Amino acid sequence: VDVAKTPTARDRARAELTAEIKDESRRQLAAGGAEALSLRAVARELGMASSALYRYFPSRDDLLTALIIDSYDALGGQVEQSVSARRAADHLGRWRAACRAVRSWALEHPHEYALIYGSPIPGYRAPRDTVEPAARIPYALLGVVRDCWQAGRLEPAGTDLALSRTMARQVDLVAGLTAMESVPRPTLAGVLIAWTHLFGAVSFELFGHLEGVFDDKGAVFEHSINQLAHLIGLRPT
Amino acid sequence: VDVAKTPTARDRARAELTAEIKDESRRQLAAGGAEALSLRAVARELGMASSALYRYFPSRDDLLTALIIDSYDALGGQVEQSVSARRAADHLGRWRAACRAVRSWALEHPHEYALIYGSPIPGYRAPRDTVEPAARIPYALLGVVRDCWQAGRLEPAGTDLALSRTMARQVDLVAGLTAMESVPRPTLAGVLIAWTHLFGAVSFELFGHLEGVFDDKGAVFEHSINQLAHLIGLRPT
DNA sequence: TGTACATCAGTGAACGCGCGTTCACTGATGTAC
DNA sequence: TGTACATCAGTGAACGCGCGTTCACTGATGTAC
Repeated sequence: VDVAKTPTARDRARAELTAEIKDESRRQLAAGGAEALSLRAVARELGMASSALYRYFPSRDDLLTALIIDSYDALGGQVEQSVSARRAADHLGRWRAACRAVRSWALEHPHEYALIYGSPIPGYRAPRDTVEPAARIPYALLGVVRDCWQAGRLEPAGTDLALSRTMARQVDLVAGLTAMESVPRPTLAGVLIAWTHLFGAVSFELFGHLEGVFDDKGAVFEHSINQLAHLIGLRPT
Repeated sequence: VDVAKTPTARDRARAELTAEIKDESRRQLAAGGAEALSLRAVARELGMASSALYRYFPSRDDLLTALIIDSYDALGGQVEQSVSARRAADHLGRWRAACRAVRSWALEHPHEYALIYGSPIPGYRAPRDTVEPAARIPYALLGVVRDCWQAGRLEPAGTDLALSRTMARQVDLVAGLTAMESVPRPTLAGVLIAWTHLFGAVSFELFGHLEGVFDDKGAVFEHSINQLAHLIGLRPT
């Protein structure tokens, strides 16, 4: 039985130090990636014994999990905020804002991005708790498109291809999982493609695969998200 | 002055051991990822002193570079072979084959895939030599589309959106770099999107972002590549 | 309000481990005359 | 074809380093009476 009480001084100190540990960890992440994150180094930087960290995180993996969840939440929050900063009727604007939020957050936090969308960390198994925060991003994209559909302003351009039976089943699955049953299936399939593409584009840019190919990566990104918005059926107002 | 001669016994032994070192390294890569690759462990497995490896690779980074180049070449080769295994006139078939080759190679060699398309290894700087083998994959995709265009059978569906001025400049750049000047710019832009999407889709699947969302990931993949082929203008024969 | 006890935070030493790289060396293979 | 010398492959010890985690402990904070 857990009754919420006024937090004691100890509680506050604990929350503060937990935050400081994560902050310092993020700093190390930014410096050398996930593999370079070391409990001993974090403790050193914070001026405490390395064994003290075990009062806050039972193991290095648990610290990583906390950072992963924080990253998903930070990105998800940024996306949601960018969306709602635009008028609800400007569906294309909201779409673009969501996509741009992903890219700019990634460029600002490359190692946190790599932590969640890069290669899985060997030996690390993501626990269930990461699923929900991770879902915020695709859910935000889906929301924009659903709103547009419900407003009767969706004019799909790329839905002339019928979904195969197997694909239709997969889309039905997602529709159920995300409570998007009202949206036409080919549109959902289009959002799926756009979602995949969005992270493909950001990863390519961030991981250096566009280096020496394009000099204006922003322009390429803009083109992609517009093209995919068009395919799905989002039109300028 | 380097004159090609009959390889001596020493030369052959050297080539063989170099290959064995890389093979064992790949095995370790498959077991624990790039960070787990250790010169000492490789030497141990090969029954030799760890210092002996320095006769073959001047440092761990150089070994990694060799593995990266090998991986690009293996994937590139697989893609090229899959393409040319189909009749030249079956452009859509060739396109699909290329995309499927990427996915199946990735599923068979997940850690090698992560090595080249996952998060960059912290502290490792890819040398110029990796650029050319890396280019084989996009080049193969471009080749299929160029052939289709030159055969007069390209029927683009997604080129009703004009390219922005900045985007047009980026595409011109690529056209020059890849000797694809003959192909219409919007088509090139479409291939770029498809290329980005292809690796986005494979990475999502491989890195676990579709887990719990789809159960038939093959079906989703098939849908994506068909949809993008359609957008570009590849039609069934 | 004051005291006794339980809980928690943080310490410092230790365990056991593996790593990349260097260096002086031995012995085998290749080359030039 | 045979010998002298140079080149190269591989050894084993050593350097210097950092890591995650455990454990018995001290001292401060919180709680129940």
